[in-house]
Amino acid sequence: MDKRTAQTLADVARLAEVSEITVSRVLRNKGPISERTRERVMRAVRQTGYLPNRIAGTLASAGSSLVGVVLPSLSNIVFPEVLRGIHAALSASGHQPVVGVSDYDEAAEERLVAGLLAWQPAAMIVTGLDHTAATRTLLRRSGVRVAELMDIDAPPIDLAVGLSHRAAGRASVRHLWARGYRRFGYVGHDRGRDRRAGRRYEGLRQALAEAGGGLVGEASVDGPSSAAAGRKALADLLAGGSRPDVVVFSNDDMAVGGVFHCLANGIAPKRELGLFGFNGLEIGEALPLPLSTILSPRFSIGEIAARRILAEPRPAVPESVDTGFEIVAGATA
Amino acid sequence: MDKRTAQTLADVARLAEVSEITVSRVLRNKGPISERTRERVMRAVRQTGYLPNRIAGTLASAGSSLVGVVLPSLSNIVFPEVLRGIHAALSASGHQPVVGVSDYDEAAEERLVAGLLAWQPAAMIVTGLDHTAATRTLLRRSGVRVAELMDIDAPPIDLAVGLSHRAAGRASVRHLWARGYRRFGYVGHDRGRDRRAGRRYEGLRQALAEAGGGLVGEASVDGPSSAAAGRKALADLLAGGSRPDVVVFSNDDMAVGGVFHCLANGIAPKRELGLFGFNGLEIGEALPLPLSTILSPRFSIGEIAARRILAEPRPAVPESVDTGFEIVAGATA
DNA sequence: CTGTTAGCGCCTTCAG
DNA sequence: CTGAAGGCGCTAACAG
Repeated sequence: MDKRTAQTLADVARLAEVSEITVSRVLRNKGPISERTRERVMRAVRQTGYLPNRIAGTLASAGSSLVGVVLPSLSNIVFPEVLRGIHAALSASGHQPVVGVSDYDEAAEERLVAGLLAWQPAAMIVTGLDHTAATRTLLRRSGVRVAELMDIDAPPIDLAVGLSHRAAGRASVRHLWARGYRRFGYVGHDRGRDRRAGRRYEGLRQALAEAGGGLVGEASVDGPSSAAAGRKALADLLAGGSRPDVVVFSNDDMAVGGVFHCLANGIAPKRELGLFGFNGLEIGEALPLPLSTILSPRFSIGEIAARRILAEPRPAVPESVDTGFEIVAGATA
Repeated sequence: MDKRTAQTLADVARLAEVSEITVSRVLRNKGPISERTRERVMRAVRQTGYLPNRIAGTLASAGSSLVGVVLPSLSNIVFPEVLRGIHAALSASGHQPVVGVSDYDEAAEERLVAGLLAWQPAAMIVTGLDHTAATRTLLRRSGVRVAELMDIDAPPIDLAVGLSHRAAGRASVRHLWARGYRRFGYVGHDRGRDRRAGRRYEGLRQALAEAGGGLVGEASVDGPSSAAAGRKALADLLAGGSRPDVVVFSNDDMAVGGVFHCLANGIAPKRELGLFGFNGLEIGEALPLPLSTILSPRFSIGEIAARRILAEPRPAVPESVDTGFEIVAGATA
C-alpha cells in the first residue's frame, strides 16, 4: 500500500507508531491525549490523507450522523427552501441529510421511510401529518426522533413544526372580507394529493360559510401547481360566468399565473379582481404589483425542526410548534 | 426483547429457526433458497417488523448504496430540478442521495466532499468543474466514480454532464444579432461566485467582439440572482444613460425581474427593449409575454449523470457528455 | 440448498 | 495518558 494513502486507522497508527485507539481518540478529540502524541498522529493523518470511515464508526458506536429527510416534491421552490433550513441546522451540528422525494404519494413515502431508517439515522424529518399507518408504526418503533414539517392541524408522532393551514385559509377570508370582497372564487391544483392546500381550502370554506358567504366559483388543474396552471385555471374560472370579485389561489405559483392572466388581458388586479395567494414567494414581491398573500416561514420551519430534533431527547408527550404565518397586504387584493 | 421487534438478523433467524446467513440471503434475494425456507423467513420478518441495518451491511460488503451530492445552492429552482433528476435515477437503482450545499463556496465544497466520502458512497456527484486542488485530489483518490454536472467547458475528473456555457453565451449573441439587435446591455449577479454565469458572460463578450460590437452598458447585483434583483439592476442600467436595444440577463430569474420592470414602467419588451434570459424556467413561459431564453436540460443532466455514473465502471479516460441547450424564441427579444 | 467461520473498520470497556 | 480485547450487525468465502 502506498504510504500516502491510508485506508484505515491501523495504517495511520502504524505510521505514527501508536495504537489504533489513540488515533481514533485524537481524531474525535476524545479522552486525554498528550500534545506530543496528538501531533505525531496528526502528522501521520496529513501525510496519508486518511479519511475516516463513518460506516464503521457508526456501526461501532451505534449512532450515525445521518438524518433522513422525506419531501413531497422538489418542483415547487417551497420544499427546497425547507431543505435549505434543514441543511443549515444540520451542518451546524455535523449531520448530513439523506433525502427522499415521495411525489405526494403516501405509499412511496412509506418505502422511503423504511429505506432511510435502515441507515440508523440520528433523526427523521418528514413532511406533513398524513402518513400510512405502516409509516407511523415504522417511525414510532424506530426509536429515533421524528419531526413532521409544515403542518400542525393534527396530532404529531413526536414533534410537529409548522403552521395551521386551516387557520391560514380562514385568515385569508377574514382579510379579504374586511377589504370588502364578497364574491369569492377559488383556483386550486392537485385535488386530494396536496393535503395542506386541501386544509387551507377547508378553512376558507368554513370561514366563508360563517361570514354568510360562499364560493361563487372554482376551478382547478390536475397536475402540480405552476404559474402556467394558475393562468389557465383562472381563465377557465372567469370564462365560467360566475363573476368573482376576488380569487384565492391554492398557492403563490398559481396566483402568479393569475396575475399574468390579468396583465395579459387588461384586467386590473385588485380594482377589477382581487388575487390572493399563499406562501409569500420571492417572485410575488417582485411582480409589477406585489402579490397579496400569506407568508409561510419555510426556511425557519426546516431550521427549527432540524435543530430541535437533534438537541433534545424525545419527550414523553408529542409537541407541536406553531411557527405562524403573516398576511402580506400586497397590491393585488 | 419484544418478540415483535427484531433488531437483528439473529433475532429473525432464531424465530425462523434458520441461520443468520439464510435470512440474509432471503432478504437480498441472493443464492438459492427453498420456497419453504423463504416463506418461513419472510413470515418471521413480517412478524417482527425487522428492518435491515444497512450500516452493518455496507461495512461487511464494502459498498454502500449512498451517493454523495454537492449542490451550490437550493435557492434557485435550477438545482432542485437537477436533484430531482438525480433522485429519479438513483431511486430506480435503490440508491439514496446524501446532500450537501456549498453555497457557491469552494472551501465549503471541499469540506462537504470529505464528509460525504466518509460514508463510502457508491459515487459522488458535484456541481461544476471548478474545485479546489484538494477537492480534486480527494475525489481522485477515493476511487469512486465522480460526476461533475452542468458544465463541460473544462476537463472533468471522470465524467462531466452538462452544456458549454461559453457556447450558450455566444449563441445568445448570434440569435439576437440575427434579429437586428446591436446595442447590447448585460445584467448580472454574484460576480465571481457563479462560475457558469461567468462563462456565459465571457462567451457573450467574445461573440460580440467578433461580430464587431460590444456591450453598451452593464449592471449587476452582489447577491444571488432573483427577480427582485433583476428588476432593480435593469432599472439601474437604464438609468445609466447607455441606451441598449437588448439586455441579456445572467439567468431567467433576473430576466423575469427585467420583464416586470418593463411591464411596470410601460416599456414594451422586444419592440422597445429586447430581454433575454438563460435556463428556460417554467415561470418564463407563463409570463404575459413568454420570455426569450435558452433552455438548459436540468432534469436530464441530473438523471443522465446519476444513471451513467452507477451503471458503468470508471473508464480509463475522462469523458464529457454534452446535453446541449435550446434557444427559446419567446416574445421578449 | 444451508451452515460455519472469519472478518469489514471502528469504538467501548476495562487495564495498566 | 495509552493500550488490548471484544464486539457492533452483517456478508464473503468456503464447506457440507
